Parts: sequence; C-alpha cells; structure tokens
Amino acid sequence: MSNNQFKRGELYSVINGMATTAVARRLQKNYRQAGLEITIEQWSVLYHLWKEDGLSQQELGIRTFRDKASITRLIDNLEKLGLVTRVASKEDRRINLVYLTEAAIPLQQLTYDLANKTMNEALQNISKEEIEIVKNVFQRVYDNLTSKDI
Amino acid sequence: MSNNQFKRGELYSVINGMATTAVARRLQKNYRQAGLEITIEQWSVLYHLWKEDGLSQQELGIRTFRDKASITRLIDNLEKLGLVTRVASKEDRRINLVYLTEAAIPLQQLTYDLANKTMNEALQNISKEEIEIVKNVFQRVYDNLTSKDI
DNA sequence: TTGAATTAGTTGCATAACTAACTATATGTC
DNA sequence: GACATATAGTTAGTTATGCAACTAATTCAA
Repeated sequence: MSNNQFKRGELYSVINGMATTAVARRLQKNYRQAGLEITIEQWSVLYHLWKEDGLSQQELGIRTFRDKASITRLIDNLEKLGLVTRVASKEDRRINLVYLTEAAIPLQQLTYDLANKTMNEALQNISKEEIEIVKNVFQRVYDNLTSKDI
Repeated sequence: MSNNQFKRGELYSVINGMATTAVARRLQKNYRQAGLEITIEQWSVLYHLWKEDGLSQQELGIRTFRDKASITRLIDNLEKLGLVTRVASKEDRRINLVYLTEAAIPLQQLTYDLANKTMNEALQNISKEEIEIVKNVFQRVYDNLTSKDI
C-alpha cells in the first residue's frame, strides 16, 4: 500500500479509460456513417469468428473478455441479424458452436478497413514505441488482476 | 492511411481496452467486498462532487465523459440512494445543481482508499515512467478524437 | 419585441454489462 | 450403476450506455 504511484486526483482519469471509450465511440460512429448496422460489441465477436469459425460460446467469452450471459445475448442479436448460427456440438450436447453465415462474409473487409481508419485517426502523432508500451502495460495490468484470484 | 501502425490482428485488443475493463471490474469487486452498495459509475460522479460540490448536470457530463441522458439517470439513482439532491439554479432555471447529502460524506475516505488499493493491485511492477506514458497517450488519443469533429 | 436558435434536462428505445439462480448434459467416484 | 460435482448455456433483475425526439427556459437578432 506504500508504493502508491497515483495522486488521488489522478486516479479517476486512468480508471475511467476515457481514451478507449473515445476510440469505441469513434469506431461506432464510423460504422454508422458507412451504413453498417452492427455494434462494436457484435463486431468483436465476428472478429474472432473470422479468425476461427465455429467457436463455442464459452471460448468466445474468453477471447472477448465477456461472461457467459453477455455472450448469450450477443449471439442472440447476431442470430437475429442473420450473421451467425448456433450449431449444437455432436461430441458434447451442452456446447453451442457458433458459425458465420454467408451474410457475414462481406462485412469482414469493410469493418477491418473502418477499424484501421479509426485507429489511424486515434493514433495520430503517437509513436510506435509509445504504442508498444501502452499495449505492454495493458497486458500486465490485465495479468495483475486476473492471475491471482483475490 | 499509409502510416498504419497496427497489424490487423492487434487492433482488437487495443480497442477493446481489456485492461481498463479489468480495473473497473476489480474496483467494483473491492467496493462490494467492503459492503459499499454503489457502482463505479455512481462513484465517478461522487468523485467530482467531492472535488467541487454543486455542479450542474451538464458540467458533470463533461467531467465524467458522459452524455446528458446518462447523467440524468445516474443522478436519478444517486438521488434514490439519498446521496445527492438536485437544486434548481436561481440564476438559470434550466439548470439543476447537484449537491452531496450528509449521507455521502462518510463514503469519501472509504472509496478513495479502495480506489488506491485497486490501483496498487493493478499497477504492480509497472514503473512511474510507463504510467506517465500511458496517461499521456490516453490524453492525446482523446484529443485526437474530440478536437476536430468529423 | 417577437420569433428563431440555443441550451439544460428528461424520456423512450435498443443494446450491453454483471450477478445469481436455473436447466441440461457430462464426468468422476464409490 | 448411482450420486455428487463440474461445465455450457439461458434467463431474470438491475444498472448503464448512446441516440433521437421532446419540453422548458434563455438568448440572439431582425
């Protein structure tokens, strides 16, 4: 408790993560302006399915840092949009495997391009070295809070 | 668009801001374990009122990076909890000034201590220099996305 | 000074988050 | 084989977010 690296008044801005929130809002805005009717949360699920199709809901939760209930509803909404389907696993009937539909294919390139555009907007005048440090710190903070369960 | 500083596969983890989310979750958990029945969003409003009591909802929105509607509902809930009251401004009757109640006073020290504890847990083995860089990058990303309205 | 534009706040609608309680299936042990 | 435990997913309840449409009060300008 003694190596307190933050003055009290500075705590909030870091915890709040205003910059990440601003990036998410800008990305959502860029999607909307491009006529894309998906949320960034939905996109984050599609993103992992494009990398590897047919993941279980459990696995999607781990990869997107969400709990089971959140994944259930995200998949519900993606199914309503006709972008994914649930397929019960043959090996283990508790498991739903989530597959992309044909309708999801054309979204991949467009959303990648918009994500790149957004990051370029966000990261103007920020060096590669700084970005590496931020990513590294993020990972270590995440590890600090998840490795040991207090 | 040419100075693309991210490989596609890395975009998501940064946008998602998993580390900040983990910090928020841990802070909420620490509050709960201490018997504190407030959310971190509610705390973020109280935090600014402890610094300066009697802010308008508009001003609270700016300081906490939230839109008007979110502030309306956060203040609704804080009022239900008996922690703040709305007082119509004498000068401009459109404005609600938000004041802390007696019940909010004892929460200040406790929540500060828990926030400090949480940050110490999160920031183990992360140097002051790295923290400064992260804060600086956050601010510049925020500025990049809010200074010019695209 | 009166009508237009702006500002502060509220409400409705849709999506999303977490917790906890629940169902159904699978596994492990005696 | 049967009962306890663990795992995958769903549902209910509460809070929160953003956008858009709205009301009420204020300010600006012809």
